[in-house]
Amino acid sequence: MDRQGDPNEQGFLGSHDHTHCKAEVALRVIQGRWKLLILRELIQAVRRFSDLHKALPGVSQKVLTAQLRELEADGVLSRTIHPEVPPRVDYALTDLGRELLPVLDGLHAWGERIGSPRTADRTITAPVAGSRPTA
Amino acid sequence: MDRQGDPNEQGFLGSHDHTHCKAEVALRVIQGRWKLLILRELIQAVRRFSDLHKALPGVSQKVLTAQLRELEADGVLSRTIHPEVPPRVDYALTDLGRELLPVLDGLHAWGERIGSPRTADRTITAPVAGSRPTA
DNA sequence: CTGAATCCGACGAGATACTG
DNA sequence: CAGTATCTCGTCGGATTCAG
Repeated sequence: MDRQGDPNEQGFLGSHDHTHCKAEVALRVIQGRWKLLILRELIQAVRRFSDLHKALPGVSQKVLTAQLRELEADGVLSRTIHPEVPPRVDYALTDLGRELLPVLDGLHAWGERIGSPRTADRTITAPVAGSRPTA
Repeated sequence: MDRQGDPNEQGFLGSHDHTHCKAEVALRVIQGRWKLLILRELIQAVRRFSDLHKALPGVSQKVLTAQLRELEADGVLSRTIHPEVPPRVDYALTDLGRELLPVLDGLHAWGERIGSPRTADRTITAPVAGSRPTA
């Protein structure tokens, strides 16, 4: 019974390419100090630049702009410019961005299982080790 | 029927804390030039340091060691030292590390939907914009 | 209001040499 | 074999200033 399709081809596990896999691509997209926070804001509603700036204490305009542009370039969110005299720009999740949410949720769920990193047990599981090949 | 628990508490979407959420914690763990590749190698089998070094062309010992140590500190993998004369160290996924795999798979699946970033359409969806609040 | 431009410090990661 | 120790460089993010 030869299954020439894909026995255990589940994506990440099945990609035995020695180079970068698609998971890295996805990772790069959400990579950034404020990307996750931005996405989380846009889940709730369409936001203006000033809304995001206020909702994300500590971010500078430069970085916020940069990360928004990257997310836009990656198709995660859309940028709508209202050509009014006081400029107004709306940011909203795209369909692709919405498809990312379940993944982020999985990430969040796993993150909860961590709790406090670098404070775990440290069980070395040391074997008896009696072999000494080269004396 | 009042559910005082959590109406739409789904983790990432439900965490409206203005600070960092658990998804960022998870993200930091898998953050690193070779972390994903390392994990992918360890899915298949327990690996020795030299195995990983050979399987990951381009990585230096320093960085490989560093990222392995971080993953170990985060409880994703275990480090087993065989006190033999030619030193031998085995790296293996922990249960926590294995629980991460489905998440990485989701990440990979989403990454496939990207394809070629920065080459998408660029539809600005410009509104008619007739309002001029401050003339 | 939204954003660009510049300067800066911190960190990640590569190259190389050395060690138990 | 499996690291450690330095050095360097590129990138990321923060602060500030200027502009449409």
